[in-house]
This record gives sequence, structure tokens and C-alpha cells, in this order.
Amino acid sequence: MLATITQALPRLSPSERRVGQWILEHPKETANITLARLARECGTSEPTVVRFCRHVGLGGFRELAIRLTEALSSPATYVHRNVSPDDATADAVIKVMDASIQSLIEMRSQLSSMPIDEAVDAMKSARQIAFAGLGASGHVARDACHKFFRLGIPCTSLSDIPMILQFAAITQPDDVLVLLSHTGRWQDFARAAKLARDRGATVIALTNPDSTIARESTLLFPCQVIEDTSIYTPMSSRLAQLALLDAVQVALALAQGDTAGNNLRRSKDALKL
Amino acid sequence: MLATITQALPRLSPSERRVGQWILEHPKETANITLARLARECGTSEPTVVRFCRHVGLGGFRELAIRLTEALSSPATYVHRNVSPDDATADAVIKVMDASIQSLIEMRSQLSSMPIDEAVDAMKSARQIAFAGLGASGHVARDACHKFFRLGIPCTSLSDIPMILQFAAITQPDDVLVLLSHTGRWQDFARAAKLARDRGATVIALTNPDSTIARESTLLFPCQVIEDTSIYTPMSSRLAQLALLDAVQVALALAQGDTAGNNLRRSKDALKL
DNA sequence: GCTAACATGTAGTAAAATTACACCAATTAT
DNA sequence: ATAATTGGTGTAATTTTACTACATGTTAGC
Repeated sequence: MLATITQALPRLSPSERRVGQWILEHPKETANITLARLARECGTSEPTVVRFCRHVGLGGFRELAIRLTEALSSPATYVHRNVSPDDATADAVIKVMDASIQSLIEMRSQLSSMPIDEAVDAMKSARQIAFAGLGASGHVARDACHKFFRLGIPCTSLSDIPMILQFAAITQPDDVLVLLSHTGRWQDFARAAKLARDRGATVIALTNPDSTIARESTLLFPCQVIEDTSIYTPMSSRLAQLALLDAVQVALALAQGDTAGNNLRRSKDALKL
Repeated sequence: MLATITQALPRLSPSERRVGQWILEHPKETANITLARLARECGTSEPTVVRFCRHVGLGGFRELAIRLTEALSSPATYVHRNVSPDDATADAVIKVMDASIQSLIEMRSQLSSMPIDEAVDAMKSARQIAFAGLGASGHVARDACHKFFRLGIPCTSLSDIPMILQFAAITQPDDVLVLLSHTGRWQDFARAAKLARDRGATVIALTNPDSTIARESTLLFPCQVIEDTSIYTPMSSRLAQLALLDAVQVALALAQGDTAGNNLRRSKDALKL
């Protein structure tokens, strides 16, 4: 959460930035402050504070308190530092690992705000599930497809724009389309989301909450991008997405009960030598 | 906090006890419920809930939410526990996440014993790199391929046995073959490793150290499999492998110096809109 | 110099938490 | 046995708090 704020800081307006800075300086107090007091403390007005919350991907001021206590009580040990060319290899490797761990820890602390139950509901009764992603997200999509199909649900993975759009155009109401995008910038994804939603399908997005795709989707799993200021930094958020999908898959398996248990067991047995 | 409530339970009045019990049963929901709803949920009135809060040593209802999220998000260690069918969804999801985090932390602690520098050396001067994996590891292989090729080195990913064997049979001394296997059991992989090594190529294995593949390879990155006693447990080691390859890639980029920097920058720029 | 987009604050509204008070039941004292 | 007292509980009013709609000012672009 604190990382999200730090990262969002530069693209905020002056007054909102003051709010963000104050929070970063007094995270503990912010946990149980009142909207009015925080506004006064930052020399601004209440709506500005609320707008700030929205901009960092929160539903409102109330959520800020929750997210913040969450962030403070989870041990934030693996701090993200950038890799620079003069790092010794060992240092660099550790840094990369730490960044990965950190992104998972952050995701963990945000799990409670994710619509997992809703997603599971939609998937449980789905006619088919399609996972769509480009580039690095394409791998995630394929991985997810491979994972979910073992539960006995028809799955596809789509990794180019034409296929995604075509799929969206012929969805049925009980289809589920899962969109994977780190930035949420691809306009065609948003178009696909709208298409599918208009046809009654459930659109689940794992993406930047402050994006078009997020707005066009039925269910949103916010995945903030840790902006990689260093070109060496890999996409740790990719790992987080994978882990999140793991979690959803397990939740779905539990919801399915015996069916899933049997399917999983059979597909594991098939690999035995 | 939850302990405090449990402890206070017997000395509370009937209606307040109902409140306490409901909270203990639904701790996650309580975190962002409203006073009115909680009262209705427990079949009592709002003041009773407030009185309950006072009785367990809190200043008011608002503090309850804070203390509760604190309690829920604080478990310091990410211990791996198995998922069982009667877990509430939220619990299961947290467990899966914890398992993933734990596997990365373990990998981090073993980094120093891994032949990263040797691997980087081999890759830096490689004519080409091939990543081979089946099933879940196939996705890892493709991901790695996509990642390393941005450094300007010719890469392929191989995800079926015949292709892997064929590739191994025609390798040249400055080729690198990376084998990905969780269990290390596939005999054909070991055969491929031997073939390639006989032809002078470098064989890097990310696998179970106690396996044939491990013995046949030039460089070994030991990846222990967290034996999944529960069929619901997903392959967390997959994440660890991904993260490890991330780290190697960054190490390689640093070793390449300017070349890598430029290549990375160019491939990132190509995605800009 | 005008328009459009954005930033920010004012004032109002809805909702949520808290408090004051009244009622009832059970127990105790007369 | 009945009146009085106490603890528990809910109703309704009050206050606080978060949020929204709107208006004003400010900056950037044509």
C-alpha cells in the first residue's frame, strides 16, 4: 500500500500529493484519523483527500484506514531496491528475489479486497473460461489455462488481439473472460471487455485498477504495477498474477467439492510413471 | 485481539456474547462491516454492539475494525499449511499465497549456493539458448525464452520430448540447454542432457538435486519440490523457478553491460504507444 | 483572448456511530 | 407480597463522519 502511494505520488496533483506525503510520513496516525482532520492537517479540503484515495485505487477514505493497518502489521522486510549496473552479481540477484517476494507479500495483504468469491461463483457455472494476455501476460494466460482445465472446465488461452476480439464477439452469457494486462493500457482489451460484457459474459480483469480495462470489467482484481525505474527490473507483478490465479484455482476447486478433487487426482495420476 | 474476545466471552451478557461469537466466526467480514449490519446480523441493537466493544477494552466500534484487520494480517511467518476441503475460501486463499511466498523465501536463502556466475558465463558467449520443459515447466520455459531473447541472444523454447531430443542431438559446443523439471524424473530429459553434454554443450538444470537429470547436467540449480500432500496445493516451485530465472537474466544483463542495457531499452520502447 | 480541461474548495446530503433515555425482567429489601 | 433497585436491552435523537454535487478559480492550448 505504501509502495502504491509512493509510486502514484508523481502523477498526482499538488494538493493530493501533499496528502500522500503526509500519509507516508505519518502512516500510524493515518490508520485511525478522521477525514476532516487529515484534510486540515494537509492544508486541503475533504473532497481532495477522498479523490486522493480514489486515485491510488481505493474505494474511499474508509478503505484507506483498513489497507493501511494491513500494510503496517505485515512485516515489510523485503524492500524493493533498484538494480544498478555496478551492483555485484550476488547483490543484484538478491535484489531481484526481494522484489519478487515483496510483490507477493503485497498481493497477500490485498487479498481481502479482491472479489474471489464472486469470481469463483462465475467460474463454477461457466460454460467455458478464456484467459487472454499479450507478451509476458500471455505466458500467465497459458499457465492459468493449463491449471484451470484440470478442474474439468473447458478453457482456452488467447494471446493475440484478433483472437481475443473474435472470442469476445461470440461469447455467451455463461462464459467467463479473464483479461491479464499489467498496465491496462491496451485499448483493444477494453473493447473486448465491453463486447463480452454486452453479450452477458462475465469479464474478470487482473490489471491496474486505474485503467480503461478495469472500468469495463465485471470483476476487478487490482494489480498495481511496481513501476520499474530500472530497465533491469523484471516484471515481478507477473509472479503475483500467477500466484493470485493459483489461489483462485484452489478456491474454485474447494467450491466444486468432490468433482474437482477427483479431476485433480486423475490428472495427477496420469503423470505417474 | 481474537484471543481477548474469546477470553472475555463468558463474562458478557447474552446479547453481547452473541456479538462476540459472530465476530469470532466471521472475523474477515467484521473488518469492514457497518455497525448497523453487524447489529442486525447478531439479532441485536447497535448500542449493544458498542457496549460489547467497550467491554473488550476498545474505545468504540471504529477501533474494532482496526484492531481486527491488524490481527488478521499480522501472522509473521508464512508457514506452509495444507489446504483442506473444509477450509473457508478466504483461509485457503491465504494459505496458497503463503506457500508461494515461503517457496520464494527458501529459494532466496539458497541463492548463494547456486552456480549463477557460471551460468552467466556460459550464456554470455552462447550461440543460442534453449529452454526445455514439459507441462507446467513448459510455461516457465516459454517465459524464460521470451525474457532472455530481449538481451539479444537467440533463444528457443522446447516443450515436447522429440523436439528436446532432436535439439540435444544437434547442439554445438557453445550452445546452452536449460532443462526445467520439477521432479527430475523424465528419463528422456536425462538422455537429452547426456547427448548435449557429449557434444560439448553446457547443460543447465533447474530441478530436484536428487535426480538423474541433476547428475547428467553441467550446472545444477537445485530446486527442491515441496511435496504436496494435498492435491489442492499448486506448484509453488514453479514460481520459484520463474523468479530464479528472472535473477539469472538480470545477472546476465549486468554482465553484458551496455549491449544488454540498450537491447532491453529498445524492446521496452517498442511497446510504448 | 478565448475555450477547455483540470484542480480545488464550499456547502449540502446521506449514512454511520454514538449517546440519552425509557422500558422490562429479575432480584432484593421491606 | 409488593415496592424498589439493578442490569440488560432497545428506540430514538444527536453528533460525527464520509461522500457528492456544484461552483469557482487556474492553467494550458489554440
